[in-house]
Amino acid sequence: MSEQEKHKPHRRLSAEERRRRLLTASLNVMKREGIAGTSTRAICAEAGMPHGAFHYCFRSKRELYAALLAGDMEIDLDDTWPKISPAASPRENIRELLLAYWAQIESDPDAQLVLYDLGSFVLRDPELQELPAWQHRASLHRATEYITRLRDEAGLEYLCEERAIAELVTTHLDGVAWSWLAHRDDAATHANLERFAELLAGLTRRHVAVEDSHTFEPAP
Amino acid sequence: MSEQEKHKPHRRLSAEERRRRLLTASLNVMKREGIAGTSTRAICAEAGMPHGAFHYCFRSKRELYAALLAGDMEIDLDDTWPKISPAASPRENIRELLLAYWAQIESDPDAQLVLYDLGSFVLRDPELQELPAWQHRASLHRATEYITRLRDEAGLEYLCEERAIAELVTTHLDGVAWSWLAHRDDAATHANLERFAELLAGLTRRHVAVEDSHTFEPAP
DNA sequence: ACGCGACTTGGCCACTTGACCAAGTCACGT
DNA sequence: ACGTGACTTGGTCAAGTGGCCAAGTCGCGT
Repeated sequence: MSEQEKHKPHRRLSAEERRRRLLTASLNVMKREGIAGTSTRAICAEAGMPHGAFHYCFRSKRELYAALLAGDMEIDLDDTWPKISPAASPRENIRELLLAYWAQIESDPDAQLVLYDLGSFVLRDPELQELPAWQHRASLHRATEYITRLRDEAGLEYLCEERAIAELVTTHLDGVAWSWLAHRDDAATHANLERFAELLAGLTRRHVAVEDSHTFEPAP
Repeated sequence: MSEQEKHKPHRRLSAEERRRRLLTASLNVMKREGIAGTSTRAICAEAGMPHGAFHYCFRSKRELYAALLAGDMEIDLDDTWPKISPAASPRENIRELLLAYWAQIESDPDAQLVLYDLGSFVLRDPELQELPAWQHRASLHRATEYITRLRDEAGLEYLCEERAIAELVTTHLDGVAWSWLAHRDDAATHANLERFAELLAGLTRRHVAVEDSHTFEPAP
């Protein structure tokens, strides 16, 4: 019913649609101004709405924060992960994985900064405290999936649980991102990732490429 | 002259002394309330001063932020690093180093949170942008020194430059700290550090403690 | 047609914030 | 003694803040 008018320029909007627009608007403002400069008025202005519209869609500002971190809007990396996994060396594959991950972060630094900004704010609020944990778990889960996929598609074997590797990767990338935001030294960051990839490669072995064999073969 | 009255309860204070007290007070407020709840009034209240005192000691609030991050007050870890370096295994030594580092962070989580909170705020301010970079360089420098000290005192050899190892350590710990602040999972964090120590150990060799030989000996 | 109820809007409120200032107060050198 | 200048203090200000609301507007089912 309400689907046909989606493209109409300035007609009446459902509360749902307004919520969505306010969420993306708030994200844009936060990327530009930081959480300190993100007022309800600034959000509405960004969304092209009058100020009163805000509290019609959200009970409070905190409810918007909650919706943001709960994943109603994707702050962090997209799911688009095209690259990786011919039958190259295991070290190359790990390296490619890390660089693809990093490209996502580097492509939108402000989004990453919002993550720290909003996160460290929300961690003080007793009711919203656990949202970063959720978001971290989700991100860890995605990483684990990619680690697994990498194992399957690139024919690798890991010397410890995939979840452990995923945790090493996500935490390290978080730290690298934070320090990069501080100094913006592309070369140092790249070198750091390169070394880390080398270290991780030490946890992998190339799986013998014999068709439909389920047996493992110890490292040479 | 003004030294004798340092202990007097409520006498006149030098602008310098007030500055110091306001800095520590602001740090306390920020640990408790976060940067969002840190107003000039809250700072003065914490320091037990009237509100007007603030702008007598600081031209503006940003000047206080600058002073904080410039190191006038030590936010991050202290220099106290007693442990480490008998002639144990290289992996043990690395492990001990990481755990000591982590103990510092874990002992005052709010301070670490302030680092992210204040940092992500200040990174938006064109005039204060570079302060986190300074602070990061300082922290990296200290880490490098410890890595070097560890080499000397524990008789290790590194397979790459010490600065590179220091960067791996600091960035990884930053990431670990951030994720720990989110989920507060001590066990997972400990396991993460343990694994990372193992990886780093792969970059070390035990140096043969005889002066007439320059040969390396592979780690057991 | 037509009225109910979902949407809109601008204005208002109580409150906080950073900043400033004009009076005061007191220590100290001369 | 005494005044000069560094310190103190409370009050005030303009600009913003989140939140609320009453009056309006309009779509849609009946």
